[in-house]
Parts: sequence; structure tokens; C-alpha cells
Amino acid sequence: MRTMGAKRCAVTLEDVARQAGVSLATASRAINGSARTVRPEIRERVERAARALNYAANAQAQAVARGRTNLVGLVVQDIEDPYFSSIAAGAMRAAEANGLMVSIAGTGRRPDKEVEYAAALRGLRAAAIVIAGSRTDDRDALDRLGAELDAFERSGGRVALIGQRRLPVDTVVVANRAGARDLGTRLVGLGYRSFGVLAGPRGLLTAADRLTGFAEGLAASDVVVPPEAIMYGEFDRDGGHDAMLELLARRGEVECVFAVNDVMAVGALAALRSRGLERTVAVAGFDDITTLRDVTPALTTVRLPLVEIGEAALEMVLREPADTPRRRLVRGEVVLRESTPGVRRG
Amino acid sequence: MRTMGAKRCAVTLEDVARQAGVSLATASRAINGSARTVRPEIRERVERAARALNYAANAQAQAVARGRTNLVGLVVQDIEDPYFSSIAAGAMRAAEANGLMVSIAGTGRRPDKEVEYAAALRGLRAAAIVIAGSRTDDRDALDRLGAELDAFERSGGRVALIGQRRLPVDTVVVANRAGARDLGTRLVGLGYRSFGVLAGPRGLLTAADRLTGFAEGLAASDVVVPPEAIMYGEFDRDGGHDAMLELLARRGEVECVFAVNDVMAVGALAALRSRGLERTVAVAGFDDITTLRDVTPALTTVRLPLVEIGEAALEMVLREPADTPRRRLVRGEVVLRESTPGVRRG
DNA sequence: ACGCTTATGGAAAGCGCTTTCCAAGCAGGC
DNA sequence: GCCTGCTTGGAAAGCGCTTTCCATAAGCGT
Repeated sequence: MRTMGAKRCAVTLEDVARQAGVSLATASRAINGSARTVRPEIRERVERAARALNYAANAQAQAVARGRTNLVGLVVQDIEDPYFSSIAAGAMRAAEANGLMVSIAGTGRRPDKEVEYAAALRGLRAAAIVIAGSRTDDRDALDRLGAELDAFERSGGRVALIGQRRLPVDTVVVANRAGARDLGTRLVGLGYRSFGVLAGPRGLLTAADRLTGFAEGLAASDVVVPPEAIMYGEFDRDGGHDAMLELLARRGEVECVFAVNDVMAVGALAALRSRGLERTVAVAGFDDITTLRDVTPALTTVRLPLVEIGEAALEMVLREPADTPRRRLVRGEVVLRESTPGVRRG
Repeated sequence: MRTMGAKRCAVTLEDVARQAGVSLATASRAINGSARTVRPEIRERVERAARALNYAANAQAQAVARGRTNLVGLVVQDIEDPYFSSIAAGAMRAAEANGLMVSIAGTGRRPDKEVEYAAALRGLRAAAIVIAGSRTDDRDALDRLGAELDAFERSGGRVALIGQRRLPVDTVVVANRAGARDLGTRLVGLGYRSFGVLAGPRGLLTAADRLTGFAEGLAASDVVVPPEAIMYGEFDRDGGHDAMLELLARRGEVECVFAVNDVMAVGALAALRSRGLERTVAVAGFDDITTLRDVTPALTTVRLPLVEIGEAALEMVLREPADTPRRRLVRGEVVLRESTPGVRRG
């Protein structure tokens, strides 16, 4: 661990107190808020001194003395991914509204990094941790995360998870399965009968839930996705692109493809375009990423209120802890656009 | 400011020391690194105790005692904006490589928020601040930011700016003007003669630089953008969309439109599409946002290595301070795609 | 005038660490 | 055997705050 070398030589509260001609205690009470009151005249003097010296209270020292922080940690997979950056934006907005600073860490989709950062945040005595996580099915990583979060909670911190509903802590549950089910139903309603799915990585529960839900939605109308039309791959744009090409190579005749997230769907669209098929094969995604709203053909998808999800997680963590984990369910809403124009069957 | 209520009751170093049967000093030396050595046998005992108690050193207390932090602050306008989230990703990557935690704040494009967060980070005794900033021409806000950063540096912190080259601190300078100039030149080379510009907000220097550079690029070939074809507006997707519509309403005949960033360009494309003109009017953007690489027609733009910019800023801030501010120049590279197919004249 | 409550300033004891400063133990050189 | 010098553990003094706990002064009903 590299740390900075410069020695700090900042203005301290003692400097302020001396300058104002009062005691340390009084200065503290006047400036940094306290149950005790200070005579207005003196408070004014202290404040003036602080301003003159450009005093900024040492938050670390305050944290040590008070035994609490105004720092919350947010752990995401990849801040560059619009899914996570929207969640982060929501969390940051809620944090700001509550006077909290947020520290963000990116795990690069490695579950063990989640544990590592959780430990770091415990060290920082963060007031809370929000993990917008991997939803892996790696039992071992999950257990270690659970243990770490447990230690964090026992030491007085609060925890909320987004999406990950397998740990006994407050969670914002995203109805991936229900959303995908709705989508499947609507697509069948549009007349599609032959489907492919770009299913993302095998171990990723989010992806698996969406696949399951989608299959359920189709099954309600007795449509099935043939196993060989389910292509696994990466969860990103290139993953969608490559999976699409492979699907095309394997089975030419699909009418409609469901990519388990928008970014993959866009990759799929690009792949189809490269074959001149972008108006022939219908494509649907999931998430309704803002930046992707202007692709052509406009993407049918399931809209998730990502910013609100981030806010909800942070607000959850701000409330008094409940004796039993809370869940807050967030549903997605199917948005049909031109990428699934529907079939006219003769 | 709202803070968490729970009192912390975490394992302390004293607990570890007692459990290991050594003094506080020894425990500290054994666990948290020190110049002094500890006999291997004792160190082992301490480490085992720490593990048994699941000890996590209180980073706040360490910071107070040591007088330094491993926290760096990153101030961006809007983490949801892919421009900033890419920069953040780069900065976070570099931070992680150096064992630093990063705290991110979003200003929502309000310059006074930058000052506010800089002050908060000074309070946190952050090792460094990186501001990916507004580049406003608001003199007053700039002065206050300068004063705050000055105080921060004097108290031992390091500062780097991205884009903002008006303050005497280390800066990653983005060659907006040169990039736009190149773009202008290339577009003229493609045969375009009649241009419009979607110029973003009036007070935003980034936007202004890109406009200026673009005009210079055209001027080299004696092409000018008529003032009434320069549309000001918001710096986002809707800003581009609306400005495009207005431009269309005002002057029907432009061949090529330059939007000062990609997000606006996509908005413009959407506006054109709504008029059936997306293949008639050429569009160029700036930034080469990853998520936007799959729009159709593929967007001609100036590629900025955003992730590297974030990394560069963080690395700058990690180096020993120089007596005179460093600048690191980052140039953009024109990428011609189908949104500017070129004109066949004659 | 008296006791009693209430307001308000200061001294000092923490908070959980790091880092002197001391002292003890031990090897080696004479 | 004594002094020097090195290693290593512990006591204690901070780091910059907050928050008791005290002390003093003022307000006030009787």
C-alpha cells in the first residue's frame, strides 16, 4: 500500500481556539455542533477566527472521537458500465441529500474483490456499505462476503445489497425474473414463436434469472427456447456481439433474440447489422440504459429505474436497522420499441 | 448533516494485544507495519490473535495518528455521464493499483459544489483531489475553487485537474481545440462546405474551445460557420436534440453538423431521424463514448482516451509535487465513420 | 438574603492508533 | 569482567477532536 509522503500541517481547532481566545472545548462546541449552547457573542468570535484561519475540521479526528463517520461505501462491478453508473448516481444523490460522502470501489466483476473492499470499508468505519453486486453462485465467495458483512454489522455498520438476495441483509430486490417473464409474454403476443437467448455468463444469477423468467413467459404460451438457441458468453457488448454471431451460425432461422441486458443487445444488433439482418431478426434487451435509448432500431427492453434503485439502497441503509432483513422489490416495465416490430403471419 | 446513530463497538488493537499477551506497541508494530521489527514468533502470535478476533484496524485512528490518509477524492460533474464514468474508471483503477480508496462526488454541473466538495475533502484530509471539472468561465467560482485548492495543497494535499487549465495546479490538459480543428479539416476534406454547430452552453469552456477549434479547422480552407448556424443549448442528449431541431427550423440547408460532444450528437441524430434526414445531414461528435459506438449511422467523432485521462490524473497526483505545475497534454484522434459519408459534388 | 435551578466556559479524560523514548537483554572486543 | 552497541518489548506521549465533569455566574421564587 502506497501512501502519500507529505506531512500535514493544517490548521487545528486549537489554533482557532487560541485565536478566538477561548478554550478548545468552547471552540468545538461553537463550530462543530453540540448539544451544549455557546453564547452567541462567543460563537461569533470563534466562527470569525475559524474563517480567518480557513479552518476545516479534521474529519478523521472527529470520527475517532465521535465513534462514527459520515462515509458510506459503494461497491460496484464497473463504474463505466451504465447500469452501475446510474445506480451510483442515485446512491450519490441520496448520500448528498444526507450529508454523507461516498467512497466507490469497482470490483471488475471479481467476487473476492467485494470481500476485500468490504473489509477496507470496515477499517474505514464506514457508516454503511452498499453493494451492487455480482450475484454469483460461487458459494464460497458468498460465504466469505456474508462473514465480512456480518462483522461489519456487528461493529455497528449498516449494509444494503442490490440484487443479491441470498444474504440475510437489507436488499433491494430487482424483479429480474418477473420482468423477463413479462417481456417474454409480450413478445409472444407480438407473434414471435422462434426465439434465441444471449444468456450471459453461466454463473451469473442475474443473467440466469432473466433467462428463467423469459422462458417462463414463453412457456405460458407453449413456446420454448430450444437449448441450442441459448448462447452463453460475456455480459458485455462484445459478449452479445459474439454470441449473436454464433447463434446465427448455428441456427439461421430465429425470429427474435433476447439478450439478458441492453449492452449485449446492442452488441447483438451490431452483429446482425454486419449481416444485414438488423430488420429481420428482432432483438430485445433488459435495463433500458439511458445512453442506449437512441440506437436504431430502438431497443425493446425492460426498464429498470436504476437511479431510484441506487437511492433506495442508500435510504434503506440510513434507516434504523430492523431485526429482520428488509427487502424492497423493484419491478421492471416492458418497453416495446421498433427492434421488435412484431410478425405478420400469413 | 445526518450521521448514523449506532455506536461502534469494534475490536480494537488493544483487544488484540491483550489476547496475544503483548503490549499495544508491539501489536501495532506486528500488524500495521512499522520501521521496527518484531520477533517472528511474537508477530505470529499477534497475527493469530488478530485473525481470531477478526480485527480490522481503524483507518480513521491510523490517519489521525499518522497524519495521512489513503483516501483520494474525485470530483466529477455527473457520474452517470459516460464521459465522467470513464474518467472515474481510470482514476479508480490507478487508485486501486496504489492501495488508495477513492471517494467520488458529483457536482451536478454546479461549480460551487466543486468548492464545497474540495472543502469536504480537505476536512477528510484526503491525500489528493482530482477534479474533472466544469471549465466554467465564471471567474468568481474559479477564484474560490483556486483558494480552496490552495489551502488544500498548503495543508499537505495534492491536486490535479482534468481539462481545467486556468488554475496553477497539475493538470491533464485535453486538446479540445486541436482535436476539433483536425475534425473540421477532415470534414472539409470530405467535401462538406455548409456547416452548423451545436455548441452547448455559452459559459462552458470545453464547449467553447471545441467550437473555436472547429471554426479554425474550417477557416484553413476558407469555410466559415455562419453565426446563425451556431446553436447554443444544454450539453446533454436533449440539448443536442433540441438544438438540432431549432437549427433545422432556422436553416434547412446545412450539410454537416458538429455537436460538441457525442451525447449531443446522438440527440441530433435522433432529431434528424424524426425528420427523415439522418442520411441527408452529416453529423459529427466529440469524445468517442464507448457505449455510443453502436449507434447508426456510426458517429464520426474525436476519440479521447478517457480512461487513460483518469489514470493520468491520478498518477500525476501520486508523484512528488513539482515546484511548478505540471501539464500533461492529451490529444484526441479523429475517427471518421458513416455519419459523415462525404459529399460527391458535381 | 437564601437556596436552587439553569446557562455557559474550561480542564481533562478519552477515542484508537503510531511513535518516540527507555530499559532490559545479549553479543562482541578489550 | 566491563564497556559498547545492537535488538526488541513496553510505557507513555502524542494526533485532533468530542464530551464528560467541574466550577462559576446568573436568574428567581420566597
